[in-house]
Amino acid sequence: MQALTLPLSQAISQDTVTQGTPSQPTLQDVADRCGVSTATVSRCLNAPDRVGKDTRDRVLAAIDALGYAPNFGARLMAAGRSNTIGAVIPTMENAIFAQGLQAFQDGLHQAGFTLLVASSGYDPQVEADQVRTLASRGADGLLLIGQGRDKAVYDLLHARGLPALLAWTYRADAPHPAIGFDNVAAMAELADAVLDQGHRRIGYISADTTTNDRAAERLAGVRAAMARRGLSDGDLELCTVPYGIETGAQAFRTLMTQTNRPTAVMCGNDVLAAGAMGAARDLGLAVPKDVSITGFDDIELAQVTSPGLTTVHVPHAQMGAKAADALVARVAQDAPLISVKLPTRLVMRGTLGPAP
Amino acid sequence: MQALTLPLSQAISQDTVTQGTPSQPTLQDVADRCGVSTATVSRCLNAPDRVGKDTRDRVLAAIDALGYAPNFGARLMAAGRSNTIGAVIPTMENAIFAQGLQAFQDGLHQAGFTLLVASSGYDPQVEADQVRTLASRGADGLLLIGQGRDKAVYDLLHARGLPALLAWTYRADAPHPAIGFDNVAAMAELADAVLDQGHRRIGYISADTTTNDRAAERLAGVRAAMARRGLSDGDLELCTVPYGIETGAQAFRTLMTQTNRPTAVMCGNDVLAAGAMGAARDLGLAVPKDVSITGFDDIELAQVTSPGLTTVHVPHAQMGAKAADALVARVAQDAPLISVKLPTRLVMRGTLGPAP
DNA sequence: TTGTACGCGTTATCAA
DNA sequence: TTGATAACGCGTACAA
Repeated sequence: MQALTLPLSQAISQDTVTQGTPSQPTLQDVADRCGVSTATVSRCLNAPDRVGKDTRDRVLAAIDALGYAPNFGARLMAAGRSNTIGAVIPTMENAIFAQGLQAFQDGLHQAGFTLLVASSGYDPQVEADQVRTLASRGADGLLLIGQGRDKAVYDLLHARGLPALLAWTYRADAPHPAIGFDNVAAMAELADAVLDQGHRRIGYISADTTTNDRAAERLAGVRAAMARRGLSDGDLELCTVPYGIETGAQAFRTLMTQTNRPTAVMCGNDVLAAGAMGAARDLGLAVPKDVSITGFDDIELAQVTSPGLTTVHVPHAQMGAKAADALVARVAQDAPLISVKLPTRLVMRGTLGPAP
Repeated sequence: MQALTLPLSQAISQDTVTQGTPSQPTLQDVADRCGVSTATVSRCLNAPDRVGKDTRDRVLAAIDALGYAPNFGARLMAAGRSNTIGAVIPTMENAIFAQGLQAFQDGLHQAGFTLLVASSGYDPQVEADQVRTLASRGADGLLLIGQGRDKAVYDLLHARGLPALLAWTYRADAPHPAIGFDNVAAMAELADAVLDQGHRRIGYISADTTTNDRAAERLAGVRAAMARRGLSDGDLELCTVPYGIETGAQAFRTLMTQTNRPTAVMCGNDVLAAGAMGAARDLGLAVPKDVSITGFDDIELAQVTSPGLTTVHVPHAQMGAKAADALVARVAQDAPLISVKLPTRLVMRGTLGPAP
């Protein structure tokens, strides 16, 4: 809590407070410097082929010399486009979205677009706010996570004519274009693998299913798989907590201190599962000998638990890259947004074993 | 690689391509609707106390009814401020910066500022580009990671009058305001703990020290601690790799397959250490019985390895929050940026033991 | 191929 | 307390 602070005299010498922002070079400055009009300079940047070669060279040299950079606000106002894509993700705290977002950003950057990232903390109200903010900042398109949100948000997008692509989700019946995977089927497949090992008493650690449709879908997947084997809801011990390592650990302790405790604990994602692994270690439970644990997402975390976490691999990078391509095509060439379903696959590492 | 695609007819029906962006309500629209001037409406948003109460109520109602949101470009151009802070971080791929950035974002959001995040991939050239981009987008201030970058970047910031705060680093002799911790001293302290356990043959897995000054400082810390005990550089086996779980694992294998292998492997951060843990497991080496491993940063990852990773705790959240406060104060009230040194502390979990 | 001139939506200055 | 009005910097018809 206590922080050492530099002596003031030394510290402020490092950042002389500006008196009156030094004004940036403008299009006019560049134009003056090489005796052309602002229109020509503008064209050099936006349509170089519509300018004479020698003129262009001269102008570009002047731009370089002056360190000119276009004023974003002016450009946004004049052109109505910002070459910006916004993304609202639930959280930056854990790495669930990191890899996908990085790929998304790379794809956008290659196409000359800038990414604006905002996070909502899984709060629909905050998400709506962030969408509004990004829209008002002139984002040309938006990437949102999941399907479930207030109709008002979709209305806003529609009213603004703002293209939005949903990610980390795919459902055949979904009313909005999305790129992602079938959370229900993927988790059901994993549940099948668990049931194949003879487990009949299943614990499930989930994130809040009311504000997180991926969480809801994954839970539905487990239930579907169990139902297909004639198991009832009573055979599933559900524990709902916010995403987090520590919350996952707590949930695991709760599940395992009950009478008739589960032989396998499935988790809504790898972060929760990692917490469960830690709790198992602390409880002196061997995984998978005493209890099996599974995750979902296959983020880095899943490789470093011991043993490695059995989970569902999600094609993060592919999803991010494809989302970028799709949004760029939509914005730059009016190509329609098309829903895409990506494959997932089970990753059997070491945390799933036969029921004791 | 293969992705299922919806039948086109179904897919495109979901995103009717807009023909001509529906124009947004403007200040003028709001003004017309309640018979006042645009100036009054503007004041209602920016200085509510300078407007009569009933007028204000009427205007705010109209704003709500029309779903008006200010045009960012116009506002930026007219006011010269954007209420935006930019951050350029080396990577979003792993969680090194996640927690600090989340706190930073929360702090900014509370103060009514928006965060723009860009990442550089540890490439100084890309970082310079991102700084330029953020500047041209009207960022009022910038958060950058570490001290080491081209002078041209600092020149650009200065020329623009753009306040910048450096984070994840603190050095008494640094020429720019920074909020962070002493990487050298912190790693030296950890190295002391390792040496106290009798280790004399140390392996060190580092990130590239030429483009990453935090990595360089941490390495320097280890060297300093060893020198103080009369150990030479020859007692330190150095392996430099890019940050990553898998690269950390490879580096560990390299170190441990040499003759006269180290009894302790220190890592430049937790991500590398987590990779090393995985490799140790695969090599059948018990930690810390056969080999000790240490990390740095104390990110989530450090809690889920087994045993838990001995590492250096960094006050991510505190750093992010303080950075946000400082930049907001600088931008909103012209308060000078002051360098702040935050404390770190050793976290002894289970991966450091006595030398065999 | 190049230049002229207007408008984009907001803030801020000044006057009422 | 309110209103009229001049910037702000750029893109783009339209004209030359």
